Amino acid sequence: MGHDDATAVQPADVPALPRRIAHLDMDAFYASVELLRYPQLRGQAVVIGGGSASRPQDHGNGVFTYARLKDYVGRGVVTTSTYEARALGVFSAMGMMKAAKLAPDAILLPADFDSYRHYSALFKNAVREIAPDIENRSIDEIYIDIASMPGDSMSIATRLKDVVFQATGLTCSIGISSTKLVAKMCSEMNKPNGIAIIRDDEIEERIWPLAVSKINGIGPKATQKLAALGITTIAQLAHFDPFVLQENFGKQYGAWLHRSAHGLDDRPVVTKAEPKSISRETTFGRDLDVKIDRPVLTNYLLDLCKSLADHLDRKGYLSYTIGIKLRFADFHTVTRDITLQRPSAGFEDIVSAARECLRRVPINSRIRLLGIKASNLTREADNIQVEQGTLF
DNA sequence: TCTGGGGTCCTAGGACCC
DNA sequence: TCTGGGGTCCTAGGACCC
Repeated sequence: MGHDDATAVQPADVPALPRRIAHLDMDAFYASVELLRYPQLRGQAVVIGGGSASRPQDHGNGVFTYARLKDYVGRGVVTTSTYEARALGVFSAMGMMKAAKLAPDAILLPADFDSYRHYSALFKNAVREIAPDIENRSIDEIYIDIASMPGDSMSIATRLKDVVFQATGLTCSIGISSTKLVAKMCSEMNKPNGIAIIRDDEIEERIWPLAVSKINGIGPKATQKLAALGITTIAQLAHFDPFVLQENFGKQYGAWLHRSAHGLDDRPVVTKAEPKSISRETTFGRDLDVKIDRPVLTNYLLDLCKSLADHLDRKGYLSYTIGIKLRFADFHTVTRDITLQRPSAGFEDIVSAARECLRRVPINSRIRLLGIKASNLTREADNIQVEQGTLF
């Protein structure tokens, strides 16, 4: 934390407010937005994913025919599913072909991100009216600093849920705690449409019995590695020798594991942030061969560069570093990037940087995915100021 | 049943500078 | 000629999240 940080100038004799943080997570967000549009599907197993081929056919008078999961062809994954579909074993990120085996008659709808962004803005603006200190975590999740809000945690959570429902007709789940880490775990506890509040003296009773994978930041790899050490619950992690954790997971991550198990997390709610990178990528319908499919690959690359350039321009960013990503048929993935002398958002600059990068990749097998990324971003306006400044 | 697209953060080695 | 240590930037890869 820098010496010029606002919190550092607070006089020592003024006690800081005790931290109180809410995590708000929309319930099955994309699927729930679709149910607003197709209320007749409520109560059914519905899966969001796939392309526009799965758009319902409109027969007029509110009569639609829907695509079924078993009709899907392609290489997509499930984006979201309703709780009814989850009961059949269909979860986010599952391959659609696998999902179709589990729930062949589930209804399939294409994702409509414009609509989700719209509802995202609606719920965030509604929350902002009563609680302005919001950290945007994703399209359907926010942290809220509620330390200075009046009232007990339960009444705050209820109010938050009410304003979100008033603004959108959608339900959410809320967790409240003194840390982001525990607030996030709380919001999962009584999903959907639930509230959970955990005080610091309840960590052992309510957090320790959970599986380590419930900690945000412990993924499949770490879960497996921990299991090999005989650690499956957060209680076991909390009691484990922190030095042995560091030996196995590295200094930083090992120490973080130990602190997390004890519910320790001093990350602040960050209410404004600039993007670090912007990217575009696409997985082809079939794996492409560099020799045979050269023109097709070139067109894909140009399209990605165009889309990236447009997006940078629209948002007013210039990029110092352009990178490419290739994924081969065996799923092996490589990246290459290059830092430019001057930041740019220009299509031509992006294309030539991508070409430079591409020359450094040995390509011996078919290509499954192509991606392009702009990082090391700077605001266009800031950059103009710098250039004017250098005239003198 | 083979595994999307958009991100963030961390690590680690080498270059380069002091 | 071999010996430093620290700091920062660049690049590549990987874990993780939604």
